[in-house]
Amino acid sequence: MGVMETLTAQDAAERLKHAGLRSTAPRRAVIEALGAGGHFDTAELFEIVQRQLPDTTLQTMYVVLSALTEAVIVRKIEPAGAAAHYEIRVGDNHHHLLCTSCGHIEDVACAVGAAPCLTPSEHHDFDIHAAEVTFLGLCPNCRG
Amino acid sequence: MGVMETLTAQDAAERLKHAGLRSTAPRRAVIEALGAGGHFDTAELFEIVQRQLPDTTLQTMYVVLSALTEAVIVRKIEPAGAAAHYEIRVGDNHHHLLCTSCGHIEDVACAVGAAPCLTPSEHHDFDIHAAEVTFLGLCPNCRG
DNA sequence: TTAGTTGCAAAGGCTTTGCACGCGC
DNA sequence: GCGCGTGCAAAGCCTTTGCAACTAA
Repeated sequence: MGVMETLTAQDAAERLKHAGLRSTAPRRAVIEALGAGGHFDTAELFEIVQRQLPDTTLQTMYVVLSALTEAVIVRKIEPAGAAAHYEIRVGDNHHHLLCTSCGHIEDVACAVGAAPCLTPSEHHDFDIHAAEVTFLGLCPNCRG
Repeated sequence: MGVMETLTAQDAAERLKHAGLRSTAPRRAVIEALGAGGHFDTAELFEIVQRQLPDTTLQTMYVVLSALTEAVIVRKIEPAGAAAHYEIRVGDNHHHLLCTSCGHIEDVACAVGAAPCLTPSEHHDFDIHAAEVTFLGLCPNCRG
């Protein structure tokens, strides 16, 4: 997954500027929160951001995350039957391990090299943009 | 995907009996509807079933589909950001092509043979049960 | 200044749950 | 007859949308 480094508020501001988005406190706070690594859902990010910005609302989190996803600053993960999670966008195409018991998410490198994951054997005339691969199982904590 | 054959009400009753479930009209109707092939969401199945059983309710569809999924008679597909879809359970591990515009779903065989799809390069101590692979793109109708 | 964002409120879509009646076994 | 399943109603969770006040550029 490469080097995991923390993002400062200034780093966040730069990413926003680079994407042509205004640098606002809620946006910077979300990017900082995700910059430490990990996967969080909207409610979790709301809780984290609220610690610095008590006036922020959950709806703003939705709007912010939508904008950051569209700007390709964060990546939205939509686990089956659970709330959407977000992670800082990194260049590689990695996949996810989802704990079907507690909802915990971890990254995994693509099993079969780089490209094959994105190329189905038949395309049925579809114009394919991306592939989502999720491994379902139990995490160490829930396995007991 | 193998031979696609229509299921009669009697076939449906047998599958239910085999799974230890009671053979009821809504359950048989759902199995028959899915038995023709294709992928339908709960509302679509409700509409189909309602033609034979006008008193059926949408909530019953949810309960029925939940039971059939648990009994491994049908397979639940949960496309990111859309309503759950269902298909008749077949033995092979195939994946799906999802049109991000209209939500249409098609089957595709696994790109890299049988097993590899289920085996990530790292498992992070997870006990892995299954893998979900979805290719996102535009179907022929939406490509224009 | 002024267009993009936030905060607030309300609504919307999909799904689950509680309960009494009815039906499969 | 017993107990599961259905029909009906209500609630729940996640998310989106409308609008006025605000603020980044």
